[in-house]
Amino acid sequence: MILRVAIPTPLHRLFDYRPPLSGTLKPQVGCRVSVPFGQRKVIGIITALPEHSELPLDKLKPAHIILDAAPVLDGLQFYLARWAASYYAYPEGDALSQALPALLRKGEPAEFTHETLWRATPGASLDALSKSATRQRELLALLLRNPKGVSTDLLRVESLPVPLLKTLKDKALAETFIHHPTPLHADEREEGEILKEAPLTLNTEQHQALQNIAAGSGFNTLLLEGITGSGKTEVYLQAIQQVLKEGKQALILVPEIGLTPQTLARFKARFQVPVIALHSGLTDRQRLDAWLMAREGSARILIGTRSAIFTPMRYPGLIIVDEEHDQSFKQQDGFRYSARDLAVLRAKHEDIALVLGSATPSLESLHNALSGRYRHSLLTTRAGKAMPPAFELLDIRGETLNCGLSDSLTQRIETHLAQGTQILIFLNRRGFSPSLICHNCGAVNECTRCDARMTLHRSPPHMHCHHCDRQTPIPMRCNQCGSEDLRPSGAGTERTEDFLCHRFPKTPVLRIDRDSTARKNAMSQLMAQIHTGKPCIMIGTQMLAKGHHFPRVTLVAVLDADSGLFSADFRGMEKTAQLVLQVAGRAGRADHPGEVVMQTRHPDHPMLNALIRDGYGAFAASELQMRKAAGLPPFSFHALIRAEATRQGWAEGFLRDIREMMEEQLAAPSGSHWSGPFPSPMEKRAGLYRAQLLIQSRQRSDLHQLLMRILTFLIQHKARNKVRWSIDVDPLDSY
DNA sequence: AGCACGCCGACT
DNA sequence: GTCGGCGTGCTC
Repeated sequence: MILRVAIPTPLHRLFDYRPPLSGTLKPQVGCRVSVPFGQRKVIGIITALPEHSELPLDKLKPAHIILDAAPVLDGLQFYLARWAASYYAYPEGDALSQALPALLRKGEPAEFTHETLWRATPGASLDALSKSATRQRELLALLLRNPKGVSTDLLRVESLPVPLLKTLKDKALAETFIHHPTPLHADEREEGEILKEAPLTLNTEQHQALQNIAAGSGFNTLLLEGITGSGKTEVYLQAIQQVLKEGKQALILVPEIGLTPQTLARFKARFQVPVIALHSGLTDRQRLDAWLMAREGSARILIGTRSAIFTPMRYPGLIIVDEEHDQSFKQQDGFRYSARDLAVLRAKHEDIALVLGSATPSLESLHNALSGRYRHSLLTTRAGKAMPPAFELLDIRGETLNCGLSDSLTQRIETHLAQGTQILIFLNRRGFSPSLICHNCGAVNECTRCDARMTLHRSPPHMHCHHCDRQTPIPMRCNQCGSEDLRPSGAGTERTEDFLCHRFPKTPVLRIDRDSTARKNAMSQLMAQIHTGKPCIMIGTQMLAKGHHFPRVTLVAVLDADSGLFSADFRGMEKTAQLVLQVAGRAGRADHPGEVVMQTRHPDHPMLNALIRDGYGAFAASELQMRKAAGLPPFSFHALIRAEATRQGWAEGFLRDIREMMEEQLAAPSGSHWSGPFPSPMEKRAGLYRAQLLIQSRQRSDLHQLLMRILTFLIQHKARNKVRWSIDVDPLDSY
């Protein structure tokens, strides 16, 4: 028997080993195994147990030891991770290891936290010790005071010597026991009541949507398209309730910034079952415990970001992807998988229902819904008496902006403040000013490592490149001509904040961006201030656009609605539309009607007008038509070969070679073609010169076949040490 | 990616 | 005379 092992390495192949010479565990597919690899010892996953290897037996090393009695990756997990590795053309060993919690990667046993604690033996008493043994008496007293157990850490805190425990043990006064801090009872699922609070009454549309999810009757996908405030979450909750009733588990994927304490609180308030959040703040240990609870079935509701798609479930019942259009579901480096797309595959193979929810669905999902591949439910009415916000395009042609604001917008802010309400201003640009320009020679302060301007920041004062994180002091004179006349040009959130503070000195101005919320608790403090309901002006980046509800906001202003309209990215419009509606959705809940004002130099732009006049559905339909006419996704499939190198031209030359090899050796299937290589939109970034080659196919399978062939060229190419390359299947940006 | 092997510059 | 620079090549 041979062990075919996936090793965590960027190599696109598997490695064969002979079975271990010692150890009692039997090798099984999906188990971890420790193996010698070159000069090191690594942990791999057994992917197959073939009879024979392509290599002669004496070339194979024996494995060190099998680490698991049962597979750590069950059939479905294993299939999902391997499928993803193949689909995204990513090395299988790396992919499988990324599907595991970090501690399992490192070889820790797949077991719950346990720690060895000390306690006094039953019947132990201080009388058993002589009066003169003061330290021993102190220690025993400590043990007697803490019948639930004492850790050696506590001993150090109390400055008692740890070896003294052994002395007491020898006198049969102290003993050790294993403590499991995590509740781990699979039979908890037998408990009676699931609900903690009563569900809300659904309106007709919500009821229809719930019917469409049909949780419990096998695989189907529902695109739940519901405007902000239309009660998508209530539909989720009631669908979850159904699967819980059947004793099953629900997995909810949320965008990276969507996993707020409020979101979690909503699930915990409704259900009386163990709810587990898989967020970035967890320690490796907590993550493993959560993973184990999901696997054994005791965790009933799992809420997590992208990587949670790889969490095992013993009793799978339902998967929900909330804000399915959000880009954070696609990993942007390394293993570039889409958790949303993997969710479809997973639900299909687990034969369970999947819900993709969004107010502004991705055109991919919308296309699938419109073509009948997914079911489609619309929620068009806001709960309660809430009115939809009124949209307005504010023509700023010919106007001089004051730190990003036109005079008419400033007046509008004044009017709303007079009513004692709150105002939200959206500007997707942090810092004080996006460029520092020399008024003598016109030179702009640029990053030395990127083809980009340095952003001027005021608090604290420095220049900052948002692409490579390089930071420098603010220059006193122009590095081109030496002039001291350097002036900021354009406005970021800091500058607009400044202006608003001076213009409205009596109103608190709250800036909400990555810089102002970096400090721990800063975000929750800002949110607390906003939720007092007192008048204020919020100025923020897209951090403001997601997850938070501001019922007292009556005016939402988008300072720059134009930035996405003419970008090279064919998804620019889609992203702009989603962002605008996302921001607009923050306003006008409850009894306050909301107003959304967008500053634009293109008040007649058809897309903006379609969006505000007819809504997202109409916009999306016309955008889909354009994509169809142009043969762009979702009507074709893309893969991008990215390359980067330290010298200009190397990456592009490398890709040109690859393209030539392709043309010599493979005929593109009809309906497939390649374009490029071209320098990437920002050619130099973080000191590397980048280029890309686009491959496009009408059929997913053709694209995949082409990619597999190209992969062999990439691996064999001898410049591979000088040029770093990666493959991005279904890329979302940087065309 | 690691890690070793291998052949040329400034140091105890 | 050696420590160490990173180019090249391999990992069952």
